[in-house]
Amino acid sequence: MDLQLTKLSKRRLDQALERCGHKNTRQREQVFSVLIAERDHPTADDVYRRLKEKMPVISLATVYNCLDVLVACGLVQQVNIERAPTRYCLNLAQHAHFYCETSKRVYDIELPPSVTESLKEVLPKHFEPESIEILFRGEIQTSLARDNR
Amino acid sequence: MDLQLTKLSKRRLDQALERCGHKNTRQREQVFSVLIAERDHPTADDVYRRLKEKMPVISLATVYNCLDVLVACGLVQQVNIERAPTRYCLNLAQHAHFYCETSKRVYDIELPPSVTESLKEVLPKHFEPESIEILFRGEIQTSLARDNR
DNA sequence: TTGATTTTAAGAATTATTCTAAATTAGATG
DNA sequence: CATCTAATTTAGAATAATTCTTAAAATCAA
Repeated sequence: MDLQLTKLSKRRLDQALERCGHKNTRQREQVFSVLIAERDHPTADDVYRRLKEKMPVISLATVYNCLDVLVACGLVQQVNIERAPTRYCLNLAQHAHFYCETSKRVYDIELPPSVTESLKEVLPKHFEPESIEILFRGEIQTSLARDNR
Repeated sequence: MDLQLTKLSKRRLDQALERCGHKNTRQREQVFSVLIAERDHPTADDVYRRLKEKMPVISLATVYNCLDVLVACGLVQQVNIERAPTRYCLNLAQHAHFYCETSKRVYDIELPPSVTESLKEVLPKHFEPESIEILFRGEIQTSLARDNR
């Protein structure tokens, strides 16, 4: 059985798709649902495998497709870790990522606007950033790190 | 004819390799030379093609190999742009990158230590970063951007 | 010089992602 | 409702980046 979006999520999806001239489809809704269900920065392939269970007839290309559309509509962010498959993140607030080399997990790190601002001020004139990606890479000390993947 | 490293660069290379338990070789020296000769954030394949001219018998795998060793020794940094081949950068000072969506070029952006510091302060306890990658993505307004790729 | 170890070359293999072509679906229009 | 058009999906082929494998070559130490 398909995953169900809340009314609110569904409206957000519909509106965002509409705004970018895309239609809503069962596949897009399901991909979005998977991202909402578990916010652990899954790869396209993770999403595909999770979906397969609910929706045996879906192709990996469609998952890539849907993810690209969701990204284009500003509903989802891509996180790219060096030489590793791209991961997808629902958190659209300005934030950084922390990649734990040990657990291979990605954590969201909140970023105060003041920090983002001071970063932008570092750019020379004429450089007009549309986005900033910040990736910390390292380890988490205790075994009891907050599970805010 | 092989590219020539300055005495200084050669010593830096030898020492760094030594420190990590690697030997110096003609191939490693040549890969390093290519990075020094043109600091434009080349991809592994760029390096390979540039080298081929000087050194017809070298394989792409070796270039990857050498680059990985140089990265491991801390002589070179990797820059990864979403869904694009990894680029290599000689600038080891703490700095950010600006990727121009139009020209597809990567520019180094100096980062005052104060900015880096305030970034690190944003991490929860127990998160121990070993490195920070900052990538701006956007456009450069005038056609006369400083050529500091 | 010999032996052990590291490195390289070449091509095969793998992995992530995109492309292609045909089939399906959704919406709009008569 | 039937039909047309455009968008989307599927499945598998294709591509591109990177890694692996194996044998040969180079290096170093004894």
